[in-house]
Amino acid sequence: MGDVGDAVLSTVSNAARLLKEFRSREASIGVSELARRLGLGKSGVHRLLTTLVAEGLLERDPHTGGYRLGIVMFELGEAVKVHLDLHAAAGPVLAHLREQTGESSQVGVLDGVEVVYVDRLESAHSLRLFTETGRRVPAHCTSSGKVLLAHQPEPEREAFLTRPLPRLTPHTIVEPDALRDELTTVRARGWAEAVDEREIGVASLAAPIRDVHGDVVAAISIGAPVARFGAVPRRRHAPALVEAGEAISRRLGWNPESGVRSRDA
Amino acid sequence: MGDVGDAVLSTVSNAARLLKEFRSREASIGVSELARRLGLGKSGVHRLLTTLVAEGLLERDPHTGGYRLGIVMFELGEAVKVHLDLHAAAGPVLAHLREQTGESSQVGVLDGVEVVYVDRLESAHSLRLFTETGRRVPAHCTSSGKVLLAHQPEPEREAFLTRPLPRLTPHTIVEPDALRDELTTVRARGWAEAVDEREIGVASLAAPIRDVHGDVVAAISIGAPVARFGAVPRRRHAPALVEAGEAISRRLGWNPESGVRSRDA
DNA sequence: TGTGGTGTTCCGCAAATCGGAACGAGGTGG
DNA sequence: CCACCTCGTTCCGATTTGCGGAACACCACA
Repeated sequence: MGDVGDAVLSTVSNAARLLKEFRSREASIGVSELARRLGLGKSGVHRLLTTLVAEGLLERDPHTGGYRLGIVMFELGEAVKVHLDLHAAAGPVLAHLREQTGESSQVGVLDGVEVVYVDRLESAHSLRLFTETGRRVPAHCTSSGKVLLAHQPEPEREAFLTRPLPRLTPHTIVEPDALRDELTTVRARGWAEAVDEREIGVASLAAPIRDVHGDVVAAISIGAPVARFGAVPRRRHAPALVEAGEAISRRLGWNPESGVRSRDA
Repeated sequence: MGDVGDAVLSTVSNAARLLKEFRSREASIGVSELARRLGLGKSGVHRLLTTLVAEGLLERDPHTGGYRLGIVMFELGEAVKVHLDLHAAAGPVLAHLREQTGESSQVGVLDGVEVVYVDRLESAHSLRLFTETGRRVPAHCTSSGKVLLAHQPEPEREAFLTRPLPRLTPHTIVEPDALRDELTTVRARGWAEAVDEREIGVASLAAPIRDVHGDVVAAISIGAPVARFGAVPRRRHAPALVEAGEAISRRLGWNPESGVRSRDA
């Protein structure tokens, strides 16, 4: 069928796409609905579903008759957590940072062109700013995203810059050259900020987290409404944030002295 | 190959089995190792892996070259959480219960013959008793498991009793008849206990959690070393535990009055 | 340099999957 | 009360798809 490089199992690929439909967090989804969304035949989708149910990745909602994610899926999600080590390493530091700054803090990693928040601590102020853990946001308009992009290997970073950068607010950086400069600044300065770029009224600050090899694998960030987070009070938090990032990095086994930052530009 | 009822996609089934290997929480696994564990050819496993990586369910460890779970997996795990609603409903109640009893408390659901803990709050006493969330234990020798089994539909419960019940300690109940009696008691009394049955020196108490339909979908339990959790002080906690279970049930939309417990024996 | 371990690629045969169509069951509205 | 629509499920034959063995390149260790 394909011209070149079909080293991919189409059935498995379909199964994966099907699973990913459940990120929508709907209570349950039916056969026909899934077939429509995936562009596949009902019979094939039905076969996929029965196999995935048999394996425990999906289960049936006994009352609606629809399908939803199974418990095995939850287990696997938990396994990802510990494999990242981030949770163990970040927890206490997040708590300390919130205490210091009084604002919500979270840890995010890069997946493609988006940031996924894998850990989070709410602010004492109850104003909810971001989504829960597990949700994703575009990388180019968040402080975490800028940190992660800034420390990616050069080829990936340039590849990212060739893609269109969606404009979410009037302040979103959409020019590749402008973003490239911004990332250079971030790299030199050691932290990033984003104000009104993803959503009007929201400001955030982020710093890198390195693994044992010195690679930047995550970012720690704090966010707050611009109302109580103007330029001056915001930047006053930068040193604490950088220190928090380094604290987590040390817990991940990074040694600032011996650590040759293997992939930084 | 099979005699009857192969309504299952073998490739997808293999992919699922492969994914489940990663519950072992190893940092990363290689192609040959996976092929060995699954009893499949290296080439096939390699194809599976590249497909799953392409879909984001797996990713490569850039330093070992091995494979590990990807971020999409984490997202899906998070989606399971909210879909169960349990987390939102159980959180505050767990905290209250720990405050009341001073012991670790957790929420578990049934999957096959095992209990999976989906939420957990550590005791103030730092003695770690159970595994983290996401881990599974046999159902027949834990208080949570007994509660969940006791309220299962009769056919499933009987099917469970026909299977061999592994003996984990000298106190594990392995006789089907004895366990059946125990489950009847649990159902009548409204709570379950397990002492030295899964592991010597560990005692626990559990009560049911019902969803909006009145079905028992989870159990809440507390556990402690038998040293500070003898029969008398332990049972004194039973009413608080049952109350906690009902509190969560109400938060899930269960109404004790109108609630016809649809599937209870 | 040889040996045993990786991960990856190639290829042909045969088994496995696809997709359309048909069926039974529910539910809604005329 | 029947006609209609949508749902989930099953069946079937054609052919696409994946399987398995073997060969390859690479690395580490001896």
